[in-house]
Amino acid sequence: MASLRDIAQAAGVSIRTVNRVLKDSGYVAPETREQVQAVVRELGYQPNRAARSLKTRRSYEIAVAAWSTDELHMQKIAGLERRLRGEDYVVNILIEHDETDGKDVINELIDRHPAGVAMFSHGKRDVEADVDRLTGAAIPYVMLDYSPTGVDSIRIDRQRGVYEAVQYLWERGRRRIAYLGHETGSTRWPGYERAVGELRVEPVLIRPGAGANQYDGGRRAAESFMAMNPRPDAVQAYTDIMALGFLAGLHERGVCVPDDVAVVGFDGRAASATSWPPLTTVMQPNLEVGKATAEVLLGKIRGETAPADGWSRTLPTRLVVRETA
Amino acid sequence: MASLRDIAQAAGVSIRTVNRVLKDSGYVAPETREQVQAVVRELGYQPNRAARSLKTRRSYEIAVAAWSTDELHMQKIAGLERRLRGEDYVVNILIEHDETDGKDVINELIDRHPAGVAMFSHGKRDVEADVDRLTGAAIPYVMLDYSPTGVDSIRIDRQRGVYEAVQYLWERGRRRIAYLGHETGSTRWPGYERAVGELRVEPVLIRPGAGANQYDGGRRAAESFMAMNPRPDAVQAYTDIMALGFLAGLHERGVCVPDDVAVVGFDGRAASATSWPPLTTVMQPNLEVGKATAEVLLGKIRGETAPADGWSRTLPTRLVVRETA
DNA sequence: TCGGATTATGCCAACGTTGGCAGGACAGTG
DNA sequence: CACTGTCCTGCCAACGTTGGCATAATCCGA
Repeated sequence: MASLRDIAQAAGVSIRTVNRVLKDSGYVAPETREQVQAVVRELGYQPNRAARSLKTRRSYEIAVAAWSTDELHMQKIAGLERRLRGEDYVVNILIEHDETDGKDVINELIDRHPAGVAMFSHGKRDVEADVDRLTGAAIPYVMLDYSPTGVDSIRIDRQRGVYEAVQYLWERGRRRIAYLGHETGSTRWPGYERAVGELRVEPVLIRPGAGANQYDGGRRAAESFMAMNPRPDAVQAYTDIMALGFLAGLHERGVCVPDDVAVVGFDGRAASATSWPPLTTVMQPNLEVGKATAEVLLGKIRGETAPADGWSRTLPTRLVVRETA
Repeated sequence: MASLRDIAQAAGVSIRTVNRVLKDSGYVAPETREQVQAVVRELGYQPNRAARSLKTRRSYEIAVAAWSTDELHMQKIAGLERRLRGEDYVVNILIEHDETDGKDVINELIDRHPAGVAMFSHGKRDVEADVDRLTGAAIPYVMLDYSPTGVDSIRIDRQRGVYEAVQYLWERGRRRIAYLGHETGSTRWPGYERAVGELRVEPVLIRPGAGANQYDGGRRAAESFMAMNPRPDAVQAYTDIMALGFLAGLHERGVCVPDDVAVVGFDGRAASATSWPPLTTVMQPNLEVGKATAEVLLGKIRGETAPADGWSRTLPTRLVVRETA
């Protein structure tokens, strides 16, 4: 809680000089500088964020809005927070876990006057409108995982992730590689299509069975799988959860993984590492997404001009080979 | 970004009067009050947190330190954040996702001078020392889920949770109710012991099989289960993950759940709702834990004296009946 | 009619930081 | 010797809010 005043007093100089030393601006005699630096260290000076914020009329908080507590989201936030440590920014979190009962998050967000906002994309929100609000309030933003162009977003190259996984399966000798999921609503299917096209493998789509959720859908898909003739010797699933369900369905039917069929998931959830057998999966680069988000936000805050290719970034996934493929 | 000054000017009064209206302190003529309130609404006045913080020498941030991105933790944070919305506090998050590479979190925490700190308990940390540091820095704290007394903590009554689950199983006609897990390191086993003791059911312990993780351990435990004679007709597992593994192991061996054996998990993870069959489980009151944490923190910050029974609270779990029991 | 209480309002300093501006010391140049 | 440029340092106002203190008008009882 030492202030500039304390430092100045202890070092026998004026506040202005201490300020010059800390900001490394203007002329300061070498011995004065050292003296001040010594006192700063000794008193463990930490600048008062409130005062700085008041004076500079800038906030030193990055607000993050999330709509669930899903681990995939939280890991991205962890990456963001990690990168912002050491910079003067602090991460401020807003979780709309269930329905809002007060004002809309976007208003809550703006009212806090953060230095920047990171926002997860959400099917039920009008992202463009939210972005307009933020831009209108002159608050730098980055969306997470929002695909449409025109909005600065950190994305994940899921298409390529699936593409690479299919290639990997092919390299491991698999020749009938199926895709478990839907054709629409995701770039994963196009990635699969591209890969099988190039490899001259016949595309096979296994639709998830009816069920309340992905796990269930995956599990019931094992039934259609059994009915296939010939059966695929590899399956790329839409998500880890679905893959896990499929795995369970296969077990029930005595199919051996990976001997009879290889299974690859998508996401890299903690649960995928603890299944039996541990699931080979296409892992989302969550920490990197968080760091890239921080990078963009810092750039925007510093007033840097956007790179020639814009602020958006698309990060590669990473194939984590475990025991199902 | 309207300031008191703007309000005062627009309302034709002094800043001090506006302040009195907003703080509802001192005398203000009724018509003046209404006039000021109208202007406040019209200009959408939001107090400047930085200025307030500077002047009052208090922070309006609650810092939360977590050691993982586990959904159970994040839901608690969501509850905390939710309760703090509307109060003047903002939630500031620190996630030590993997090893620290800089200064220790506790220092980082203290250097931020938050109004209060919520900290998850963590086996690898010296919680007492951390609490001493915080107390030394006069920062109100609440630990989450730290059992030893002498530290203010929001706890979950896991013992009772298991106790009630066993009772439920008994009421549903189960008579050989086993516990899947270890006897030590948790209050769940005592809860089980107490329940079977009262119900005059013979206690049966199924130890998790060897494996890299809980899921695996649960899955392999199915083997010991099969070897039992007579076999239990119900199993209370240590965690959802373990229960899910056990479920998988049972499926592989053709055991029917819940017809042959009922299975109850513990935690209430998202994954437990999406297993097949959906897992009946003892749910942690995560949101409530977060809210209770906020409550205590607010009380401490306001300088209230601790209730007669101290600040700590132990919250009940909730049995969520799905399809495995 | 006086005096004290009640009601209503405003002035101002302070919180810690920032950065414009002024000013002093000294060296080098014409 | 005057002048200019370089180096070094300090004074001070401002950011928006808070709350102590002062001031003034009005009311009521004696």
